[in-house]
Amino acid sequence: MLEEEYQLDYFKEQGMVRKICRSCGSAFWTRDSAREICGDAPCEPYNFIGEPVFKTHNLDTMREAYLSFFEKQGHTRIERYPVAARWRDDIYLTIASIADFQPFVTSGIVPPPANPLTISQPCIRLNDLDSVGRSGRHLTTFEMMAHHAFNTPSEEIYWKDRTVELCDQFIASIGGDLNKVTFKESPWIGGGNAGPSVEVLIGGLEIATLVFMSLGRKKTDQPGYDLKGEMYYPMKLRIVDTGYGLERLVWASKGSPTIYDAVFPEMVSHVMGAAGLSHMLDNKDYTRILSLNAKFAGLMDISGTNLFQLRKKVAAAIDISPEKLDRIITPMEKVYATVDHTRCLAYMLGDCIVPSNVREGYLARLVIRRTLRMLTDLRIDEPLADLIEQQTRIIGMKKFEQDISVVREIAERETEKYASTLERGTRIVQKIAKTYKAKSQRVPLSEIITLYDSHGIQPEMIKDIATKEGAVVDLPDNFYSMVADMHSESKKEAEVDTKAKYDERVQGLPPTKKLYYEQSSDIEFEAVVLDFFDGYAVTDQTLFYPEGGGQPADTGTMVSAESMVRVDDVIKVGEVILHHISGGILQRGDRVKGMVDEERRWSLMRHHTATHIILHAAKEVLGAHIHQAGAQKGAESSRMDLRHFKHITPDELRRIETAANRLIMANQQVEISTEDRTRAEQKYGFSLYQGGVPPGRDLRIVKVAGDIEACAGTHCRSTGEVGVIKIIRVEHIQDGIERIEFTAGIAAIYYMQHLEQIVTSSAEALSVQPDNLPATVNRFFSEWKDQKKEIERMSSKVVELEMQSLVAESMDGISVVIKRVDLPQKELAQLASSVSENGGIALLAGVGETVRVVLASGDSRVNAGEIIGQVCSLLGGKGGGKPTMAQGGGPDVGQIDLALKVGRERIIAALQE
RNA sequence: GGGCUCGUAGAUCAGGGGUAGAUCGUCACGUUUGCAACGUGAAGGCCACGGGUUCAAAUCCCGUCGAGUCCA
Repeated sequence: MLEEEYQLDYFKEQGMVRKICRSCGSAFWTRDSAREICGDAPCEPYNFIGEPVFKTHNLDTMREAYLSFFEKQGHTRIERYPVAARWRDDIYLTIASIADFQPFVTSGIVPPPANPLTISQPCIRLNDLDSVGRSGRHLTTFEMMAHHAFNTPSEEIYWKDRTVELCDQFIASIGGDLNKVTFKESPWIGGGNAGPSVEVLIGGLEIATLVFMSLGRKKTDQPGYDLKGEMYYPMKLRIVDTGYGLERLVWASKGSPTIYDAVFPEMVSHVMGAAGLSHMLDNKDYTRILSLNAKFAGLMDISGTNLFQLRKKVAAAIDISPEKLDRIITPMEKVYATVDHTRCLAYMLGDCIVPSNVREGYLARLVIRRTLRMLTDLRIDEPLADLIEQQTRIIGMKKFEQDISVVREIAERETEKYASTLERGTRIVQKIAKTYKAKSQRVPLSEIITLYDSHGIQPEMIKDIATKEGAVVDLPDNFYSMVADMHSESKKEAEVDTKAKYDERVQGLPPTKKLYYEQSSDIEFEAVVLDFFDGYAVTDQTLFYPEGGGQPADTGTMVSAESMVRVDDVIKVGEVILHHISGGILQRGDRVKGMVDEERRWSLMRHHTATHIILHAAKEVLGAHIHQAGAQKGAESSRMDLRHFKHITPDELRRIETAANRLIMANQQVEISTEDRTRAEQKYGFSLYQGGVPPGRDLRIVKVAGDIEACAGTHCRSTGEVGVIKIIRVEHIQDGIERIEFTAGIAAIYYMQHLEQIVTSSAEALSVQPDNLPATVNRFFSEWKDQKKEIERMSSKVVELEMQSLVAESMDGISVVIKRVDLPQKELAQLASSVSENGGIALLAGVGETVRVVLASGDSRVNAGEIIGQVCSLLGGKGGGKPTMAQGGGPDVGQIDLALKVGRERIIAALQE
């Protein structure tokens, strides 16, 4: 990035100078002309530890200081967004304040909720999970405080100078000494955008980043910049994207040894107490160790083997052995990590993430299990649910949507679930360890990878258990990266966006007037064809609903003066609606009469309205946390996926169905209005976005029976028009997601008639009244089982009887039975083996549809497996088995006597060898 | 969204083409004042479901359903 980007008037007015760091060579601005170091790690240590650089604040007071400062400076305060980024499909968790405004606001499609604005956004980043607790500064959850300004060609809010000035003023307002502040030039690239940026440093700590997002990947007529091999071009929209670390500011204001002691002191001392560690912060030696540890950690990246390096350095500085240091500090690190993780979970679960094995649910489970392991290591009995609840109380109950009792239940269920996984894992490992011990081999790496990958057993745990069993396990240092390598082999195919290719064609066309919203019960309209290409007709207005929001497109016909065509698909590209037609063509300028297939449209509207009703009913029955995780409406049936942490029981399902139908019978008006996005979000909350986040300045708000959503679909005018809802089934799609399949209106009637038909025909088949069907079926099944057993008893009787009638001949002192016995294979085998058990030999053949042959040998000279093959080949079949017992058969019934004769000869021959 | 593992008796699991097994639990009888323990015996299996391959499938192949787990 060009140097002149940083030549701000503000810097110059303030008498600041641009210097080059003696240590790292980066450029930075400072008021202190004697300064030679940029102020960033690793060039400068954390010298604020023990020497706070701001007036003391806790999280709440610092946040308020920040937000109210920027409010006074003309910014509008915006409520935080959830930590689960449900409005985005590229990330699961909110990772920065700017993430709230991506992609619609930052791309200029949607205006920001306010401009300029200020916000304190809780963010979760799990990429440095290993460092949390150890480094003294890493957190999974932090609040990114920000002031954002969105500059357009027509409206300039403020840009670099004012941003830096505001930053200075804020730092001064919390007691920071501006002479100690440095601004380090640090060009920023990320997520397809780029721009100049400065890091704001004080006391060795980076407390904020001021990003001036002004470049994008999209080519414009202005000259571009080559940044790390990619071209970036100036954008129309220039965004001030700042990020101030709330926790870091609090840390710097307290100067405590670690960030953890600064931001959640109550929880740290609580967890230390629970772990039986005396509160070490009262002990000066411990504080010194912690401070040193944090200072050194600040200077290095401590992932993997670097941890040992850190220990060595700190140990050398305080003159104890690294091992002793490790014993002192490891429990502390686990306490810190536990406190951090439980806070993270308070946010995750409080913001309605349901733990599961996919998507953000997996991330929640990952954190839960890490925490449970640490609680075990620290020998803390206190339930995870209690710790999360305390964190929730500290943050503030009111900040969360999810009910605390549900959060607790989820935590308890997850704890149990993990316990049973561990139990199962232990058994599997013991088994495998025994196997390899018996073979006196080491447990191979492939087994360990399978155990981890498929059963979720941590390698360290495998080693512990296997060692107890006496088996040898080698664990490579790079175990996890080996597993990762294995996974990276599978690649994703890029999705082809069919709509994208019409983008340009459509740009010259006016937005299509959407009649289906105003006149949702009409089916006929007139329009003028504005364009026709690729089988798609664009008209000035339409009643045809385009595919969207899980609702399929309408179908119907269009009639012009010359032709009549079928409309078989309708899509929306931007604000223009494209009708795909077949059976003819239309021309630009044609006047057409459109007719929507009435029954289909009504069915879709009923199903769509029913989706809202069921969602509301499910909330009533299952709890306020119920969220839609996806939905597909159809003309015959529809389905809706719900986020829920346990199986929906048949009884709950019936209650949902009943509640839904009561809502229909209440026949309330469906209210549809257009409201300002920001106001709607504040009024109704983010539960508006059940089916994703629609773009645009305004939202179309649909209220159905107490359910309020931003929804673009077509709906009935009142709940009564839905007619009836019949739930077909509930399926468990994944951990944490239940799918309800249902049908509405006439389709529901057809479905119930179909069910009735099934019952009637089943009852007829058994000649009973439908009411008696369950009892009769049960009776039949148990009778069938009884008879099966009876047959078994009988056949063993038959075997016994046959045994008595078998005449054994003696060959070479061995009793041999060769006979045709017409019994099924199983009985023949029983019969034969009872002969061979006494050292004899039995060759038995029975005729059913084909010939079945069994040869059992109690004499080592006679190999049953070899002889049976020759016998069976005479019968036109094959056979085989073990030396002691062989079975086979063939289709040539007529050859049975010959086959037995040959068998006899072979047995005699074998005995004489 | 992708990968992997697993579905066998009430529970936990062996068996991995050739007669369905073990341990615990249950029941009965015996020993015992009673319990525990022990002994003897019994009951208990659509080997998840549906196809296919084979003379023969719990076992191999394909699909479905269910459970678990790793990763993005």
